[in-house]
Amino acid sequence: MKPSLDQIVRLPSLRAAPLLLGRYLTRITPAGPVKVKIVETEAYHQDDPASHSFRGLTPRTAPMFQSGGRLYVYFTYGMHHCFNIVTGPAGVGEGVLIRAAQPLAGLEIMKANRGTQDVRNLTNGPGKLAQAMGITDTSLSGKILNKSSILLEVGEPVRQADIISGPRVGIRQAADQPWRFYIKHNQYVSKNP
DNA sequence: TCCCCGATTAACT
DNA sequence: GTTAATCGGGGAG
Repeated sequence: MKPSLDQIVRLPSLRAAPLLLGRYLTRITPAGPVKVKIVETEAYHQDDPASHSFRGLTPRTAPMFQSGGRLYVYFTYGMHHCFNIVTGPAGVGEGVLIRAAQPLAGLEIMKANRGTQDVRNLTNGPGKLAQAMGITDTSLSGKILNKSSILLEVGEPVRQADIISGPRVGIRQAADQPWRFYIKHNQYVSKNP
């Protein structure tokens, strides 16, 4: 029995993260639609020192504490935006960072947004992905998927054997936990093991 | 109020 | 492999 997307986003982030691989994300930008396939995710939860939700609910992280199926967008390093799909029930602060994706449609729009012609360099990192999809501020944070300019679709199945897990990227706390998931051999994963 | 540093990226050596 | 760019969140005082 395959869980629906609605069921998946209500799961704990650790279970939802691998199940979000292969899903399609569409963003309706002013220039037109942009579509990608999720190929890399990371799980963050409330008891995880590396998670923004670890220190409790704040104005910035409030969306993480809402029910699954929303967006959490944050700004970091003074220049980059990244976004999560919020998971779990209301009252629990967790989410899945979408780290990388494979461009499917709207390539010219993404090239313009990123300022490069190199397709493999459009969406192979969380900051790059957000920029390619035209997410350049936090106004989408807290918005509901499929009821805003971002749509999550079933996409294509990923074989269990093609899902690799390992340590997350760019964190110091809990760096040993294998809470990063990605599609084996996919060219658009941000970093190889 | 001040201060440190980050779920990153690109441009260096 | 190293580091500058650049800003806001949130803990400390």
